[in-house]
This record gives sequence, structure tokens and C-alpha cells, in this order.
Amino acid sequence: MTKRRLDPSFYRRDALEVARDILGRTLCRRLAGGTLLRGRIVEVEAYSGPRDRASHAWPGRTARNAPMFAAGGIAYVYLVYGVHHCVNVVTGARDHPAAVLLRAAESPDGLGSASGPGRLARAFGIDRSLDGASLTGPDLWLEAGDGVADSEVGVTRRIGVDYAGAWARRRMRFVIRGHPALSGPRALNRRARTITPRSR
DNA sequence: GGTGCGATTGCA
DNA sequence: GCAATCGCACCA
Repeated sequence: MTKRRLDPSFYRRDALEVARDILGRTLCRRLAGGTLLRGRIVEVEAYSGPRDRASHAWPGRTARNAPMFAAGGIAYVYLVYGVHHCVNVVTGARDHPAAVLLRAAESPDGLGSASGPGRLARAFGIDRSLDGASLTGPDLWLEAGDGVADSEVGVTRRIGVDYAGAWARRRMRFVIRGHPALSGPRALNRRARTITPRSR
């Protein structure tokens, strides 16, 4: 018996809400050979709207960021530094550019961890061939169920976006507090604020 | 057609 | 601390 996939309605919401709700979910990847990789997501970042200075969508629509402008429910995968792939889940309505970057997960083999966006992409065999791919299709999806309680969620500023001025300081990164697979500075993770019902 | 650089990682 | 290594945004 296989678990249900999260459907498009899950993704077609505000990126901050989707980001928080992705924590604890299981990322699933079916490789060409048929192998199924599954791992629990423990760290994400939201990139939300045309005014988010840190977002790839900030300069407007381009060839690279086009998937971010689609309706939620597809992947946005790009190459950074010519070396590493980064995997995003596109969120919100069509023409509203927003996405959630998957930054860390428990490793698919259940042994180590996929700590950091580049390592996560590699561990799950995700590259640009999945850019624009459906998250309700056969290759890549999230399982329904398995969320985490607000008390387990930590919020911090995003990593590696210092160029974004005030937007760099906004609390748009969500983590499972104290999880060993978290990337980023330990001090930042320690200082992660607990989410409050009021902030939802 | 040329130039600059990045939502990172691994190694010196 | 810094090189790797490529797509692509932007300008001429």
C-alpha cells in the first residue's frame, strides 16, 4: 500500500505556508531504473513574490526562472556555481513567482543525511532534467501525512543571500529544530525562533 | 560575441 | 580561504 501524493492544492498557497508545511514530509524520487528513494525533509527556504530581493524571480521573468511563474505543483531545478543542483517546489498561483528551496533531508539510504541543497539534489538523483517536472507525476513527489508540530519548527533568516539587503534578514527559512542534518551555521540554527500560532 | 557571477561544496 | 565549472543574464 502506497501513501498518497500531496496534490496541487497543497502547493497553490503562500510560499511561507507551504515551506513550513513541507517540514517532516517525505520526498520521493523514482529513478529511471525503477529505484525509489525516500527521505524526510528537515530544512527549507521560501522565496516569495516579485519583490523578494533574494529570489531568482526578482529581476522579472527569464528563461531560467520561468518555472517559478507557473502554478504551484512543479519543480524548479537550477545549477549553481556550475557545479551543484538546487531543487525547489513551485508554490502559489500562476504568474505569482514563488518557490520553496529544499535544503536538507534525511538521506534516502536512511544512513547519513543530505545536508545542504547541493547534497540533497545529488542524494536524490535530481538534476535539470527535472526542471519544470510535475510533483504529482511519476518521477518526483511528496507524500501526504507526516508533518511536524509547531513546537518542532524553527524559523531563521535565509542562507547565502546576503546580497538581498533587508530581504536577507527576513525569517523565511524553516527547520526542524535541533535536527542533526541541518545545514548552515550552528549558531544560526541554535538561535532559530519557535513558530507561534500568531505568526501563522 | 564578451563578460561577470551565483539560493554551494570540498579541499588546501 | 578559495577554486571548481557552467548556464545564463546583461551589455555591446
